[in-house]
Amino acid sequence: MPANAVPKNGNRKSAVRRHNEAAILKAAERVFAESGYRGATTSLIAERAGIPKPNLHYYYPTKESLYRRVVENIFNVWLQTASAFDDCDDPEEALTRYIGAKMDISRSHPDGSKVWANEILHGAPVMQSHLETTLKRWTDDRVAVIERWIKEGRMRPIDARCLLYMIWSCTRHYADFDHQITTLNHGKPLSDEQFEQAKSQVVDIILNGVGIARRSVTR
Amino acid sequence: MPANAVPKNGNRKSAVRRHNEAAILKAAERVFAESGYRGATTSLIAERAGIPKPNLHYYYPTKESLYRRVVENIFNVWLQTASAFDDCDDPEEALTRYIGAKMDISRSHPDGSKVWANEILHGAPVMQSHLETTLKRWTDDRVAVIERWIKEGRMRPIDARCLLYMIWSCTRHYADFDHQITTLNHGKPLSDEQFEQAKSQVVDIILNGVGIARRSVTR
DNA sequence: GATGATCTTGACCACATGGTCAAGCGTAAG
DNA sequence: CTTACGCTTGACCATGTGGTCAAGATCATC
Repeated sequence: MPANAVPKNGNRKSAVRRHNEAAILKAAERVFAESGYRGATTSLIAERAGIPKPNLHYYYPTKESLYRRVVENIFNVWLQTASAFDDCDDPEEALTRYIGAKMDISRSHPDGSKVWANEILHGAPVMQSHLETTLKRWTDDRVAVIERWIKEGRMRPIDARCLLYMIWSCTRHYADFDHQITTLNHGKPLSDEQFEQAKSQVVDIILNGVGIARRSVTR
Repeated sequence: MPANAVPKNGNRKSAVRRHNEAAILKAAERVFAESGYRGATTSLIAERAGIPKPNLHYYYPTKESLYRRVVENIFNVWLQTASAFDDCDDPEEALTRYIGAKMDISRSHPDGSKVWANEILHGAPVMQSHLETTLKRWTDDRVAVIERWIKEGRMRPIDARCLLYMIWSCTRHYADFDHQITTLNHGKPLSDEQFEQAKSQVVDIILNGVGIARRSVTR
């Protein structure tokens, strides 16, 4: 009985609706990350969201629609890292920011990263069109930028696409494989310091790998 | 009804048994990769293996036992790459071979890689003990080797663990995310040439990243 | 207070799926 | 032939789960 203090702003979506939808999405992201699409149960998602199952289906008619919403949200979060790449035209700074941004998202949204990994692993059943349009365009554009940098002599001649894949996979690793990393770290999750260390290491190795001499040494 | 009867004539498995077990394992790896543990159905695995479902349960009593077998096989394949690392004490050659071996396994065993990714993603429900023992020992040993190389001045001072994670993730990427790569490659899977190109790029960027000047350009 | 819209929920259903069972098959040895 | 044994399989069951329903509670506005 949520007769709680929910201020009623005469708006489009009621506060109750907004609150419940958010709680469901959050719980769903978690459960989908833990168990995959098929392994996740709407009952458990509802329970984690603190509502009965029929109530969940009131907001999201089907499991698939809920999943779709979760994955699309993740895709949008991912797109935000684009700005880190575009903010400046200096390869060193752009790559440093971009890698840093992706590492930070791995740290702050590990569940989202896992859901996305699962989605792609299983052939992108719901995000295929996004891959073909938004992601393809984004990638082609950045490849062009990197190739221009190379042509201008600001980087070693490497395969731009391969570089992007390396950045994506290295940064994702800290989210998707956190369990393995934790196990290899004496069973304890990376501390904030260790994570910052890892971040600067990834930046360091990749920048050196593409022939960009760093102006300053991190840490 | 001798469920797991062993032939009385020594431990030799009948040809039928060997054939069926292999077919089941192969089909299972594929289906688990496509749909995850929960999404995979024993019916589909049986169908792909060309046998009726009860026959599958004759050889592998439960879905979990079958899954366990599949994952353990994959782990063993992965362990074989260790030799590529250990065969010689030169960092350039060892890393080149190791990265190459992992890339080749990504190419030849993409399903296995995906199953493994899923297993770790979901918290290593069956491989936890292997991570804590075999993988931990393996990793600690290689970290020691890399740190010695650094101490001997044969590599830049980088975090050895971070380097291993980079190698693992970059090489895995070509198996686990092959769908995304294919989509970004005009919808066509990487050709053998493209893959060899990618392999040498990964080696190139990482070796430069850790400060090893390559003596020769691969391909 | 009345009214209609927005939520909430216990009870329920259809169906997929992991797993079982017991009868039957093929064949090599006695 | 019969027996023993590995193997095959159609039919079946118990359970879990996505989704429904209809009655009831709560709220916004008149």
